[in-house]
Amino acid sequence: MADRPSLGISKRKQPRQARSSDLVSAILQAAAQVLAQVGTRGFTTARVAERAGVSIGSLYQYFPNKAAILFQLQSDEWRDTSARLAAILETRGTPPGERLRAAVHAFVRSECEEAAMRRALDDAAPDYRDAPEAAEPQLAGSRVFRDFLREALPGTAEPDRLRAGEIIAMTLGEVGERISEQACTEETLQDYADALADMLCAYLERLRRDDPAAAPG
Amino acid sequence: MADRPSLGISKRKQPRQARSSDLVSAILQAAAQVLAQVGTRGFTTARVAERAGVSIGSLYQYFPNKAAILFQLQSDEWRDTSARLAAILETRGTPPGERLRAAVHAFVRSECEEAAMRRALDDAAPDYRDAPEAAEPQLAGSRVFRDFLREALPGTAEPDRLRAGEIIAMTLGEVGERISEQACTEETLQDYADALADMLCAYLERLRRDDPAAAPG
Amino acid sequence: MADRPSLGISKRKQPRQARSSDLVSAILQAAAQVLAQVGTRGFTTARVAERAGVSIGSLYQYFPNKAAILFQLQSDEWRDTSARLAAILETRGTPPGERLRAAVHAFVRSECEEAAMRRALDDAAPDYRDAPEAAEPQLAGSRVFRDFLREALPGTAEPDRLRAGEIIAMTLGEVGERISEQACTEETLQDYADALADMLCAYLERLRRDDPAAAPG
Amino acid sequence: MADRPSLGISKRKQPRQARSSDLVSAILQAAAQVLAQVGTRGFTTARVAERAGVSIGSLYQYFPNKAAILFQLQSDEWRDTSARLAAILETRGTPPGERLRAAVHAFVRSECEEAAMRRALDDAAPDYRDAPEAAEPQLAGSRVFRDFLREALPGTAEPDRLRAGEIIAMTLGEVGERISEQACTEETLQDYADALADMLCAYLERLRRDDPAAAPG
DNA sequence: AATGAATGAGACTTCATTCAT
DNA sequence: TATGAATGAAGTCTCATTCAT
Repeated sequence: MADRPSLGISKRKQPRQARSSDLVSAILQAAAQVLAQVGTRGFTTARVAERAGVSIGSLYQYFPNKAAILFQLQSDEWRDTSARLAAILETRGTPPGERLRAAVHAFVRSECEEAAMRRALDDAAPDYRDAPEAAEPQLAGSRVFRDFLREALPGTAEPDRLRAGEIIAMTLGEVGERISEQACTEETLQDYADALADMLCAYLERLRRDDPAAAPG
Repeated sequence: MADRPSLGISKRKQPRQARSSDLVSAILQAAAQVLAQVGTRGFTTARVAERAGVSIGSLYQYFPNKAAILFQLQSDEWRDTSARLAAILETRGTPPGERLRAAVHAFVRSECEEAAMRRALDDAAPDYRDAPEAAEPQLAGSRVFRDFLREALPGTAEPDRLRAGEIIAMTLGEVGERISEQACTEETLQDYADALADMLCAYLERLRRDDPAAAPG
Repeated sequence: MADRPSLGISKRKQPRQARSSDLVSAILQAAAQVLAQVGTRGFTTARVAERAGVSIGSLYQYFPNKAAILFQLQSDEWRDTSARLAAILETRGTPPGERLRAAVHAFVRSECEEAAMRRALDDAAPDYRDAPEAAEPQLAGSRVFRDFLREALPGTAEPDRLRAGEIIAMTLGEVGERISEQACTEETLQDYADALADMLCAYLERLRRDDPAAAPG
Repeated sequence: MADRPSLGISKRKQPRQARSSDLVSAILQAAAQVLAQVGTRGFTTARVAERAGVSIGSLYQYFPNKAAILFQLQSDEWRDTSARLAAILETRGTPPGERLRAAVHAFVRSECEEAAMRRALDDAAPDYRDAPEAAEPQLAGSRVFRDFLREALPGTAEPDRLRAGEIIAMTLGEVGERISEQACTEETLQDYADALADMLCAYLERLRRDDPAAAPG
């Protein structure tokens, strides 16, 4: 990656056949392992290929450059996380505050899985961040909160609601990540997650208090 | 990510504490400029030395390696930020919520200065993060909030108060930084900073409501 | 540089001698296009195969290696050029000098067609030059001038005549090519071609003056 | 040289000190040897550095890329050749035709020295040709002939004279090179050089015959 | 103390060719 | 016969750090 990944991050070949699809996932799995074990600095295409049991040439047949692998990894994380959060936040019937708290716990917990890999992936952000495709999945994450707030704050002006959604999303993402990196024991993790949830819920409640149409609760 | 750069108000250019020599500060200033102009990727010791008008050999006489330069830069940021926030948060006579809001605005605004350098420094975190000295300055950052909350929440149990302080510090640091990177216009910046302050204040209020000894308001 | 591309008039597109299969000519046409568009550096077997709408495997069924494709391309050029020049130089009834001038113009003009491809082919010479078959077509080119001079200089000793023929062939080939690469406007091209013809004709005249059997004119 | 040398061919560091100047010439000598022995295809920066007894890093301290080495080599050749030809062609007192003949012989002879290297250098032209600096030395070559013709053809119109000079320069360069590559024996070389000189002289004579101000002879 | 030339491991990527299907 | 996935040697270039002067 002598130069910045200009815009060549999109996949080189569509893994249509089962065989090559296996190859792609083998590479991605290997990449996650390498990332977790040696960190961003030691994340080299050669290492990934070797770990995947694949030739370096094959790796480049499916990914145009190193950044593309990192981006794909991150992209998959985003997709998974968004889906999980969406499932929780959409649970009608439960009060919004409870859903938000559940989301915080789910997020923090899921971040703990493969923590090393996630941290390394985060460190590698400069490598894939500037790709134009990087914007999309992140937006998807925002959408989850946007929809959640639309339900929880029906009477709030659109711009305010959008902004609040972004603040919540950012806070959950950034602070949740730091918490799960930091926490050593299961108990600590729970306590911090609860504190974070307290903060987000306090914010939500204040917003609902100011919302003329918000259902009580 | 115990050692992630969390707070970052500074005022470069003004004479940092008198250093062992002008050479050191020349190198640090040059480093800040290089970081701002070419980013983490282009941050090379050769470039810094050249910019500082110093030989590469001399650079290595004052800093054991590249990471040390980055760390020093970050360290200074932390120190400055802590000082500014402390000044604001210690202002007795003003209600805690107001002080917190003022701190958010001050932080976000100061992050906007030299945004490019700060972002690059952040990207370089993996390079200096693991230094043993890295823990200390960050703790200093926490201390500011710890002291603030000790005053605002006198009746809250110590562990809970500490945790709340960390959550607030992390949130201000991480989210504040993202906001100042993202915001394009002055107006947007203000709006987002206010939203962030709303969240932190709502949290503080809830904590105070639960605190038997907290003064009303 | 016995085997440098010396002469190169051609008329691609028109059906070259019926080939073993359409595949071969599809590949050659694709190769010419690739060469013209991306140059020697970008001339890869994969690119050629893709352009030809043929699998890389099939390409290797008809050509043993990349050099063979280039060589075939060049070979065809040589063949075509020789044929054109022969047609002009054999025109009995016209004075030799006029024929020579006509040959120069024809050559230069034809080099201008597909100039990009020709130049790239020339750059690729090191890749195919050493093929053993490369000697033959070039000799064919020489033969044209040998025959021409045999008629124009009937009284000159064979070794001298052969040498003169080679000099003329080389000059026409090399200088003619440079001229057609260089010239920007149609007018410039004409002027340079005429200057080249002047030189060749002056040489021919001198040879004829020294030839006891040469017909006057 | 994955990409074309865009324009970064100029030297990286001026070899001011004797020591580094030695290094530069060691690299250039090694480069010439490598070129002669393994040809353009085997000409790699690693090979050159090894041959020069220098680390690859040092090589890149003085040459920004592979093309720059090739270009420097070619540039030096051009300079030497131009100087030699100029010395011969400027010899007032000798008839122009004789000078031209002497120049041809000198050129052909000098091309024979290090013939393998020159050929390889020629093959590598696509690698350095497009550098903007490449134009200058070539023009210098033209200048020699321009000045020569200005003396030999004082009454000829400037544009015609310039064109004639270019034709002669090109012919000498291209055909002279091919001759020296081709010729096996010393005798053959002489004969071909004489034939080439005959052609150039015949051209010159014709031009002088058409020149109203040319001195007879 | 200062200099800056020298080092060399190691990063990313390309592409001609093969061969199992 | 056709395909195209797989291979992996080899190439260019960077940059943190050292050490002789």
